[in-house]
Amino acid sequence: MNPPPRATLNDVAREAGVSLATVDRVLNKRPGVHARTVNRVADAVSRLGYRPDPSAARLARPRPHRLCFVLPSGNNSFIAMLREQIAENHGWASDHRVTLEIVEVDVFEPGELAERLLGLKGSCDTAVVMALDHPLVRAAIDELADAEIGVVTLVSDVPSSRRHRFVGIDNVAAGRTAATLVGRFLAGRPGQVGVLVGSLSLRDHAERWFGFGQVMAAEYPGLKVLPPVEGKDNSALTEPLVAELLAQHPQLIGLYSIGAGNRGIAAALREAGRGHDVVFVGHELTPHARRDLLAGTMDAVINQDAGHEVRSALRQALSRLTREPVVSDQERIRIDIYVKDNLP
Amino acid sequence: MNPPPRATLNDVAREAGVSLATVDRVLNKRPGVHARTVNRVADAVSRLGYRPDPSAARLARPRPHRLCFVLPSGNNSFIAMLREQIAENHGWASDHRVTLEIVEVDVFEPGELAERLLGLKGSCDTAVVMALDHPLVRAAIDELADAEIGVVTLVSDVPSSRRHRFVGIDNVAAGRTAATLVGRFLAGRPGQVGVLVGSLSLRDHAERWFGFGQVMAAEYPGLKVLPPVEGKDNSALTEPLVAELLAQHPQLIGLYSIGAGNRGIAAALREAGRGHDVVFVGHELTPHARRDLLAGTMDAVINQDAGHEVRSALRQALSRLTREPVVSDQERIRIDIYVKDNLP
DNA sequence: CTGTTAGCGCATTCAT
DNA sequence: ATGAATGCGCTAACAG
Repeated sequence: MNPPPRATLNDVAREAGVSLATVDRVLNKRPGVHARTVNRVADAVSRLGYRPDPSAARLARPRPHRLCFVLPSGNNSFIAMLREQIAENHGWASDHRVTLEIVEVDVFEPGELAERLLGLKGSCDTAVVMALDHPLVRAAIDELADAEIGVVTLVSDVPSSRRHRFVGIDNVAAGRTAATLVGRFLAGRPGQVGVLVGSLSLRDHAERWFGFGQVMAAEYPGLKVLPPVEGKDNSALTEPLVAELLAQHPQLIGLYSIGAGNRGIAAALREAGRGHDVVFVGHELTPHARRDLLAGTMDAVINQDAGHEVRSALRQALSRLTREPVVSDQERIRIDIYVKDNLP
Repeated sequence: MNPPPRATLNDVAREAGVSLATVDRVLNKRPGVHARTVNRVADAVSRLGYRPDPSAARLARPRPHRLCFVLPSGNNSFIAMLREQIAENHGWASDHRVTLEIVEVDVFEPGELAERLLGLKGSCDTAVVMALDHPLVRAAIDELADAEIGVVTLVSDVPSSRRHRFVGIDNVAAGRTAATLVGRFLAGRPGQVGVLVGSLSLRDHAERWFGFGQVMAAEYPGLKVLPPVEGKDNSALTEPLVAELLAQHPQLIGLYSIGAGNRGIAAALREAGRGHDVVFVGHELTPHARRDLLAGTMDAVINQDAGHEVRSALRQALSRLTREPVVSDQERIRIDIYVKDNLP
């Protein structure tokens, strides 16, 4: 049932007929070992099924691994949740001989983001970046990769880059999920559905929109999706936009909010006296979204768990540095659906 | 940003003016230390903000911690998933100086379960039990607690017992969630809703039924909930029961399956040609449930993540043994909602 | 009651 | 190109 008593580096050394230091050189792919010796050691490793003991490795490591989070500046609720989650993990980091740094940068400035990324070069081992998919940013990520600095993209991916890993959800699927919820909750009532988006130049927003449109077109022909309205992820800007939308489209019976600013949407709906009859689905379970779900103004919230994302980014960033395996199952970020009854 | 360089046991010993061993005695609450000394050490610990280094502690520990899972025998899909997840964690366990054992027992025999639990006494440090809420079982758990053996209940709780922790979902909330999904998907269509249950003497089933009834009664007066039908969590038994239900209640437009056996339900629905018009919500994302969701026979699945539950049980069982803190946020098992679009 | 000591398995000098 | 030796922070056995 339980695996055999674990082999140690010493066992490998003995089995291979070499010293501890040589085994270490081979395992950490350091130069200056004869090819013949490398093979000897590799054989011994596989024969004994050797796996380094992570506790011992951490204990012996003299220098901590340096991780750096690069996040958008600004006071968006979701970003605040991410920041909070990072703060909660300083203890974990310390236990794993890891230091955490956070740098803030204006997301909507690809040039500045790229600059800051490159500035990380001497000072960190891995960067965790909530990025913007832009050629300058892609280039910066690739340059970091060249410098052996790992990059983990968080929430928003840069798929064509050489980032080590992406931690976040499949946004096309998230959009499809939103469509299914809106469509099923409307259950055959014909009418119009409004879409609010932060900016269609944000990759994740564009993907959600795409997924939403796919399912609406294919499965809910009775519902007409209106052209997306851009609200810059800002409640103050969004509120009047929604008010106008409601005024101009009396047939509007559904609303999908792709980005942030849900507080403004809820306010506009209530103001128009339509808080309970328009089906309203949005993203991210912020404290406001929670309240609006309970109040019945929002009907469902699609969420990505910020805590899970931060922990996963940490584990995956570290695993690249230590070669410890990750449980891929544990790293999959779910597309959470919340209604008023399953709130955490 | 990062905490100050970490204090070590030696730092504490120096600060308190005692030896390493004495500090260890105090920290591990071992007897034979003068009260005055205990205070000295406690002061030093809090002054320095000392926290033991878990890696070092693991490395030094000569004897592994022994964890034992007690699971129902039988070939239920969900149990199989749990078993698989346990198997996937042998590596983790080994890295943490933990051994894993699994014992199987007939769940529906409280006496036997209690017996087996008591039999664990000499041979394990913590038991993780998928239990049955019965006086004999409760007594056995308390007896283990007396013997300093921690008990973590998994999936199904024994709330009145002295178990260390429960890992699972709030089943009343899960039932409410199911009701909201059925109710919203039916969106005002009047009719009858059938309920299938494994056995109402299972605590989790009873709780789900209760939560479901609450919301249906309060929020969907147009839907009449039929008395629950017991299917013993068995597809073969369930299928004819559903066929009969459909035959006897032509007004039936919704179905909530509280326990296992969903495969039989789906088969009966399809057989009756009603796979797509009856709204069918059930629990646990098994391979079959996945297929039925995609086929449109099931409309939503409420899930508890077996992998998450197993890992959480491991972490919480271990944390009791090592006094390492847990991130409570990470240990909350979500009530997952899956529709065809957000499948993992 | 309290202190001393020998490892745990590995990373990293410093020798050879 | 390879080996020996040291220490990371802690536990536990052993001495006083």
